[in-house]
Amino acid sequence: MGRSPCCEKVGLKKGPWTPEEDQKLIAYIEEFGHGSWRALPAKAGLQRCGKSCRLRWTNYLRPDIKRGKFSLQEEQTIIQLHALLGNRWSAIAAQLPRRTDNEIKNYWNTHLKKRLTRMGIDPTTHKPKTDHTSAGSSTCNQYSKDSANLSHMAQWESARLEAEARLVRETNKLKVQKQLEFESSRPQARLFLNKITPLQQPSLPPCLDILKAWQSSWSKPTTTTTTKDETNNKVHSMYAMMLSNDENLESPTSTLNFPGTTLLPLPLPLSLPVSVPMTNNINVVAFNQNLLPLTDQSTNNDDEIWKQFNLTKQNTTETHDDHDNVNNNNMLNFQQDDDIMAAVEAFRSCGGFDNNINTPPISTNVLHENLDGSMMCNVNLEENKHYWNSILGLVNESDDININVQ
DNA sequence: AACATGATCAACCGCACGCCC
DNA sequence: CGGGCGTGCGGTTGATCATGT
Repeated sequence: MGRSPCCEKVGLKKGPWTPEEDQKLIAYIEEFGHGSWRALPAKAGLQRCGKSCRLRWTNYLRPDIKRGKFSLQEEQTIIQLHALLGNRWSAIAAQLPRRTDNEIKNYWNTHLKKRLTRMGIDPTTHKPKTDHTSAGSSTCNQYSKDSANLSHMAQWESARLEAEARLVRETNKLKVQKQLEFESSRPQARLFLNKITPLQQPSLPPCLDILKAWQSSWSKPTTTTTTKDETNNKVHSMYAMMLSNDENLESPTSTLNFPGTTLLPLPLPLSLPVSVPMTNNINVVAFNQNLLPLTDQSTNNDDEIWKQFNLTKQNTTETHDDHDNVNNNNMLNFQQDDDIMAAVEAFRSCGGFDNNINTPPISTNVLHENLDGSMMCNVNLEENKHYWNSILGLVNESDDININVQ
């Protein structure tokens, strides 16, 4: 069988586009839309294949394309997302408004990749290169210097973030109470996701961006033997990082560590609870920046979910009034990495991260409708684990790095 | 001034996937 | 169910420009 090349026909032009060709393409699409790309060239009077037209339009002529130098924020975002997603340029481009995947790919290959390499970071794995013996002594010194600077920056950043997080917790406590007062007046709640709209702008400022969390994780106090709790805290730091909303990198704020048993904060409030199936058949409800477990795991009934949610939520806020880090039996204990991953990815899939982002970066998690009409998130844990593992690997190595620096 | 080398990026190529018949 | 088609994606190429010798 085999697909025939799209430009097989003799006489079709290849290579750089002329201004005249551009004009023809723009004029046609502005008037008729692109429709079928294969049919477009003939209709538009172009001696090009449809593929070439599509490429020219999507990568160059589209009016909503931003051209020119990448800003520092954009660079950071690309690095962060590449660490999470790898060479999934279209997914990365989806998070960078008005930039094309091709442009980002080129920028990565020509600039960012080299820069990371110079810093002693493997651009493929985003892990610091461990083999310093093969490199010259100057490279090694430079690596140590960069790492030390990074670590120093991170310590300052950590302190600042901790203070911000405290402030946010206080503010959020008040907002949750107000939200509860409002929501408690709602007797019915349907779970159709397409009806879910945020009631308000995120009450939490966007979480810390990934790079900062990365730095922060590097700056953790060095111990040769790591306790289980410390390891968990690091892991949770990275999960908090994954939850981060990149929309505003200017003012990152985060609650860095999740206590062993806590609400998992979500960056955007949902107006209705969303039932989320987890591993080990644990179901949770995603609502108003929190994930709460269902006490009755077997229920699929909307009203029951809503009732349980209100009950749990009430207990939660009461307990949180007493202490910040308390053990509440009604709250889900996210000891299982799988559950945390599922929760995060489920929330992503629900479109909860960012109003402006239409497509969740990880697209294999799907929504499906139950027989009773409620929506459930199916989470592809295996595939997601791949991304998480690369990040977690970095965290696990942080102790080694600090030891090398000191 | 001429040539060599490196950097950049638009464009191409081939594969994969979903949809439709 | 299988094949064809349309489209998207990621890797690669090659023309062009900048810089160094």
